[in-house]
Amino acid sequence: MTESEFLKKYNPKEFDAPLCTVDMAIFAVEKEELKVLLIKRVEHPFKNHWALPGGFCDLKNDKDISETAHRKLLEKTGITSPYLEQVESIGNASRDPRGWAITLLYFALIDFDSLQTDEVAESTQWFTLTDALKSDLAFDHEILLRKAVNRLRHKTRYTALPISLMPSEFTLTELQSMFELILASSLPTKSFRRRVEASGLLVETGEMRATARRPAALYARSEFYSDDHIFPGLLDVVIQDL
Amino acid sequence: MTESEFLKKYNPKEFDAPLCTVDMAIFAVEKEELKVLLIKRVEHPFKNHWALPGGFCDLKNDKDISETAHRKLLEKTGITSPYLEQVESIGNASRDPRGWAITLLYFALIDFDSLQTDEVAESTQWFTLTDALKSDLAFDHEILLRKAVNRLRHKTRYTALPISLMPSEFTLTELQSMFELILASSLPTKSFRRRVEASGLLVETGEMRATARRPAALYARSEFYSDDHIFPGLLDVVIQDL
DNA sequence: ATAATAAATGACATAATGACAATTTATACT
DNA sequence: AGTATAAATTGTCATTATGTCATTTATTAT
Repeated sequence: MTESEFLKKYNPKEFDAPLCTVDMAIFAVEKEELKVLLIKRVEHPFKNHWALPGGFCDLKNDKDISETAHRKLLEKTGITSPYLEQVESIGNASRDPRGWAITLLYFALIDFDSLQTDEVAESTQWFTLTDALKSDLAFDHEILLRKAVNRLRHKTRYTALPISLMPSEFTLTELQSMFELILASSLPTKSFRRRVEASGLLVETGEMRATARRPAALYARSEFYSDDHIFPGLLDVVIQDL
Repeated sequence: MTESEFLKKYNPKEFDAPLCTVDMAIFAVEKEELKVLLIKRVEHPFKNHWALPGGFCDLKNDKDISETAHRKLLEKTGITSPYLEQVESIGNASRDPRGWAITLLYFALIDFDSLQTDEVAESTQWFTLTDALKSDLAFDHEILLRKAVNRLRHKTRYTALPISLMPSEFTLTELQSMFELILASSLPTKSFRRRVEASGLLVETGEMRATARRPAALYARSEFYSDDHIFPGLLDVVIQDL
């Protein structure tokens, strides 16, 4: 039998296949707090429970799984170019009452201010981390959310990832606050500024942010900016995994 | 409708589901070379091509996906407690001629010497990395193999992971060689020994390895040993991604 | 004995960090 | 206008880990 003959006879539905979904933890920072976007389920199972946005791969319309993730993100936030990273895949017999199910977990970082409020439907809502973890999430989404946060925190220790959460211009103090929010821990200012300045990822715009006190220099992403810049050393921060 | 009524009516086969497999890059070191285990496919598609070991999740027998991975590893190597890590999941419409397919990629590290040769079936064979990448692997397994190697190399830069490839007792020089093999790059001896000794992961056994020259102290994993120990700094090695 | 070789250590310059003091530059309020 | 205040920014220095390279140690082969 040739391969083409084999393929002609092949029936993908002949064997039991697991349910296969993509779920996302979409993070943004609003009012000095790290928040995650949840949706209220309108259908069984876990009807009326809050859940991470997600859904089945659409084999007809999605070329690959990252396209599924981007599609979900666009539907829920209207954002087209987020930072998007695959975290892990979790699959077992017990996580979905409908049957053996696998989910591909992603996390996304977006700038809260670039959201259009009217693009967020009624059944979606931004939660602080602690509220989200207390809200009896659908399926195993509490575990998924913990995994996503842990990944975000650990990468924040040694990469420039949180810059993805910033608007186009920002001060170094604002950036440091972003790191501290994510890590839930304060950082030594001098070390922080030194490593950021040495990285070459940012450039001063020349503009200043006017505040009630001494104005701060504004920075923007430079031509050398990249999400996954790795700093030469590690921040001396202990991360308590959720 | 209640949730239990919903579930009674739910048919998992109603919607198109992707093919779902687990594939593994199993690494070991033999004769000063990093090798990967490949199997020759006996069935279509890609009949007679070399491929990473793997297969469909067995929904009846596997509780979760890591069990699928462990099962495959046991079948091919007879090894029950390897280092096993999920790398990434790849899913798209084009990687499998049978249809839209997702694979969950793992890599495993095993001590070559703890293999029983008769446990390796005829259709399996250890390849050097360069040979494996040249051998026209089935599906997108060349890409998967590159991803697995890259993950292994990057983690070797800042964790103690390669200790998983060592036998129960070994010298520091042997351990350094293991790191150098994986990174395909030489390391400064003093720095290497310093960071390993400072980690507390190993203890001297008191025994010496008799060689043709000055004997070397033998070390074993200590009570503080853990696969995922992160060293305080990064090795100053440039990793050329495959 | 001595040469050769690998194992192991010592010494020192370099790089990044953390802590903390000092300085700068605005506003707010007499 | 002058001063207190607070945040932004920079300076200094001890500490830690690294990379380089020379030196010492322990064994076998000759």
